[in-house]
Amino acid sequence: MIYSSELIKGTLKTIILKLLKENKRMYGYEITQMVKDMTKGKIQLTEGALYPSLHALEAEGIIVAETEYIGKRVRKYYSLSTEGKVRTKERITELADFMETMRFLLDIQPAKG
Amino acid sequence: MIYSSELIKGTLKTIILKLLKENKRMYGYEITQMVKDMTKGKIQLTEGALYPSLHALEAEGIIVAETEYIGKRVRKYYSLSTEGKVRTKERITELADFMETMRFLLDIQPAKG
DNA sequence: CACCAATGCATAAGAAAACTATGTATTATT
DNA sequence: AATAATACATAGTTTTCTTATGCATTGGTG
Repeated sequence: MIYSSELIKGTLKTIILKLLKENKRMYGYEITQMVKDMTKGKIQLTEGALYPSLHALEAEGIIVAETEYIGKRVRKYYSLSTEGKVRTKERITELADFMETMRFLLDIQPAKG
Repeated sequence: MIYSSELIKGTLKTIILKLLKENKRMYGYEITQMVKDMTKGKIQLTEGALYPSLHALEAEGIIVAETEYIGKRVRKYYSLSTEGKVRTKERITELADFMETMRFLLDIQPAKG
């Protein structure tokens, strides 16, 4: 099953930020692959969704980019800014809270720890 | 805290369907109030978001409407169609699965049941 | 009685966000 | 040699929500 894109919309940026928080430094393609791996293919980020989001986060000052060359191929590594670290915590907290609310609304039993 | 609207986007229709499943028959305004009550005000559906969604679900044949008059005031009651009941189950299952995946991705501990 | 808040529907215009499609280029595999 | 994978980017379209507005009824309060 691949999740309908509607579901991912609201959580995409938070996913990106969480991965950057854990891995310190990642490039776009790497993010798509890691999300795919971690979700067993259930979430497949398209480049048309990912790159604009990365650019938006960069414009907001939440992440910073460094360009590197691997041979002749360019890579843009992203990492959290100081402010980004704060914002990331806030976002994750909000999302966790939201999921708890949804769980109650939808009457879904939590999985065991 | 009121959740950022991004979060609600992907789940709005599923919330509507779940409430109709549990309550058999509801009208728009009633849905906004019930969501507000059940979430302690954390999710506030605006009419501009709700009514277009209801119309879309009706156009898809997932819900059906009946108009009633309470005095001179009109009310449109919605309920799940036969197909809507099937779709509702699917959607809830998908959302539950998605939330489980997000929980794993974001490394969030489940609340105790 | 006058006024305002709440109830109840609806839609138009605009904005936000992702999707599709496309483009460019390098590197690895077959 | 051809194809798949890696790696970036963006233009145009669509979807969806938000904001704003409109209309109308009903209930409560000063």
